[in-house]
Parts: sequence; structure tokens; C-alpha cells
Amino acid sequence: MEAMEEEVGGRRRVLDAAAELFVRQGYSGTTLRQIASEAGIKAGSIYHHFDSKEALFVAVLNDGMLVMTDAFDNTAHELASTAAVADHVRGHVHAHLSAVFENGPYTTAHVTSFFGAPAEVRSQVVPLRDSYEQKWNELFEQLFPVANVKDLRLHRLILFGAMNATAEWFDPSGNLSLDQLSTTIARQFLHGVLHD
Amino acid sequence: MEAMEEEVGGRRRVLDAAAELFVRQGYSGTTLRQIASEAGIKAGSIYHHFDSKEALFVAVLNDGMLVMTDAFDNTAHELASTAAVADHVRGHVHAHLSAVFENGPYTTAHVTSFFGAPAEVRSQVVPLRDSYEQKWNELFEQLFPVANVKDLRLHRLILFGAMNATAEWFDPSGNLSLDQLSTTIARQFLHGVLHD
DNA sequence: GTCTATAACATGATAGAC
DNA sequence: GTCTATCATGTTATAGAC
Repeated sequence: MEAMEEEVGGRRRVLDAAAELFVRQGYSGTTLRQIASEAGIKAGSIYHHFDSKEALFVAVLNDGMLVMTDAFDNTAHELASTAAVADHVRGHVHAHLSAVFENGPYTTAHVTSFFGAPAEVRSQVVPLRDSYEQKWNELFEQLFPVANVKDLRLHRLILFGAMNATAEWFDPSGNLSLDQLSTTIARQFLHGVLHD
Repeated sequence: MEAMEEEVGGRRRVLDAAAELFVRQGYSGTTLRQIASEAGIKAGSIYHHFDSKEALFVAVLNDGMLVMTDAFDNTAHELASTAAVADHVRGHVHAHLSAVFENGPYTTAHVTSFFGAPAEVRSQVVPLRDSYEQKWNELFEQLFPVANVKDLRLHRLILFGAMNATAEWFDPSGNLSLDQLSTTIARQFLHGVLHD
């Protein structure tokens, strides 16, 4: 409270460094010494903030999923209930991609290193992941009342695959903007590549 | 030549074991002892077949990409040049997914563990990957002559993301068949979820 | 072609000083 | 809250017998 500067505590610096390295090298490919080095401390000091490497990874993943959930909820509140289906889809696609690309590596870690993580780690993160995916399922059931639920979940999985894979090739500082990417993905999802 | 039984040589058994473990645990998360154990030999013996762990990984990835390329070429030859655009797309989507799910873990390794692999490994596999992606780019340029090339590459990346992510959730032995999945992805790609 | 044995090093984790 | 020092173990890789 004393200063306006964003005093980044030691714990946060460890989390930041860990998230970035986990994204680039995966869970097993990242060492505590690397994380400590990037956080400006020594490896042993990490254990003052986290009980184990696994616990650190879980903290990163859960932080990331909270960002995703917040982005989804904010978008849902901003959209008028009378908005067109296309606006809802584009808005939530944009929220998801923004969370991946604009909120640091926490959300990206979820996309790139969840699958290869030890089972013990995955099981501790599954609840938040499920809750996020459930929000999308419910959104789709509202937007597409005529479709059957099974097809909707399949379409959602296909959309998620397309969105999350962008973490591996999209460059937010390149020619294509995040807005343009969101619009393209949402339109391809709704109307396909053969639209008008 | 003496027997009909598929005599699986030591080298092939090492490759099979490595591919399966790399898929499940990633490159760094898999040890040579695990690979050797699953192949029925001791860790040191692996070095009779491969110079290093990295060389073994490169061999797995390149084997996988050859399967993908073969699947693409076979499909291209089977399709009549007069076939409808939708048939071409569905056929090649089916070929890609078949390679991922029906030809062992070699192709899946490409999808799940390429991104997190050491840069030195990735650079040795990039040529075959690029050549495969180029086949898709050329296919799209033929199928959609009116669209501009930049948009087509973007749409291909989105489609690839959707297809490759299925490796993380699709169960070929479940209720949904590979044919149904291919048809759904191809139709969503061409016409979107709002089709008829 | 596979084994045993081992070198050389990296890793996650702990204990105690400051 | 961070340090130094260290433990116990796991890791890739090598050398030489069979």
C-alpha cells in the first residue's frame, strides 16, 4: 500500500519465470535451477514458496485457468442478451484468444504443457478446466437450441482445437491482429470457408 | 525371407517403444531406461541402434511424417480429378486422421511432442513437416482458386489445429467413428456449424 | 546384438546459517 | 526470504566382455 510501483513479490517472480519456461520447454524439460535463475534467486529458495515442482506447476496452471474464466465471464456480461449469435461467438473466441496471448504465459502453459504433464498434476487442475469447458457447453446450448447436445460438444472440441493450436503459430505482433484472427476463426466456425 | 512371421528387429522394437512413450510422456519426460525396458533390452543396448536420445527422437518423428505424406499422396491418387471439392476435403481430412490414429504412435508423436522438443531436434524434422504442409497449401490453392493465398494458409492452419488436437480427446474405439469425425470436421470447415 | 559396469553429470529436495 | 552446501537418486552415454 505504500508505493504505487508494482512490487512483484518473490513468489510472483517465481511463478512468472516458471510459466514462461514450462510453455517453452514443457514440464519435464524445465528444471528448478532454470526457473530460479530467471527469477533471480537460487534453486533452493523456491521451496520457501512452493512445496514441490509439481505444486509450482499446478499453481501456474490454475492461475491460467482463472484468467480464462474471468475473460469468459466478462465477455458474457458485456454482450447484450439480444446480440446476434455471431456476435456472441466472435466475442467469446476473442476473449479466449486474448487470454492466451495477452495475459502472459499462464494460459499458454495450459494449452501447450497440460497434456504431457504427470497424471498427478493433471488431476489437480481438471476441476477448473472442466468448469471452463462447461461454460462453453452451456453457451452453445443457448446459442444453438435446435442442435443436439452431443453434436454441440463435438463442435466445441473442434473449435477448441483450432483456438488452442494458435498458441503454436500465431504471432500477436505480426501483420495479422488478434481481432482479425478472432473474426476469421469465428466466421469459419459458423459459416465455413465457403461463405459468400 | 525365410518366415512369414513379422520378425520385428531390435531396431524397430526400440522405435516402437520410443514412439509410444514419447507420445504419453513427452521427450524430456521419457528416459532411455523406460524405452529399453519396453523394448525388452537394456538401456546401453539402444546405442547400438541410435547415436543418441535425440537421434532416436528424430527417427520417430521422421517416420511419422513419412506415414502422413504417404496417406496424403494415396488419397490424392484415389480421388478423381473431377471429384467435388467437398470430397477432396473430406478425403484428405480422413487420410490425415487415419494416419494419426491408425498408424501407431509415430504420427501422434509429431502432434503431441514436436512443439516442446529441443530446438536441435525440431530443426532436423522441419524439412519433412514443411513438405507435408506444402502439399496441403497446394491442394487448397487448386480447390479454392478464387481465394487469396494468404487467407488459404490461415484457414489451413485453423484446420490443422482442429485435426491435430483430436489426438488429445478422440477415442477411435468409442461411439464416434473415424469416418464420422472426418465428415464432421470437413463439413464444419467447409460450411460451418450453421449449415442447413 | 545384447549384456554389465561405470563414468560424468544433472536433478529434485533438504538442512541450517544469515 | 534467500543463501550455501549437500544428499540421494536418476540421467545420458561409453567401454569392453560375451
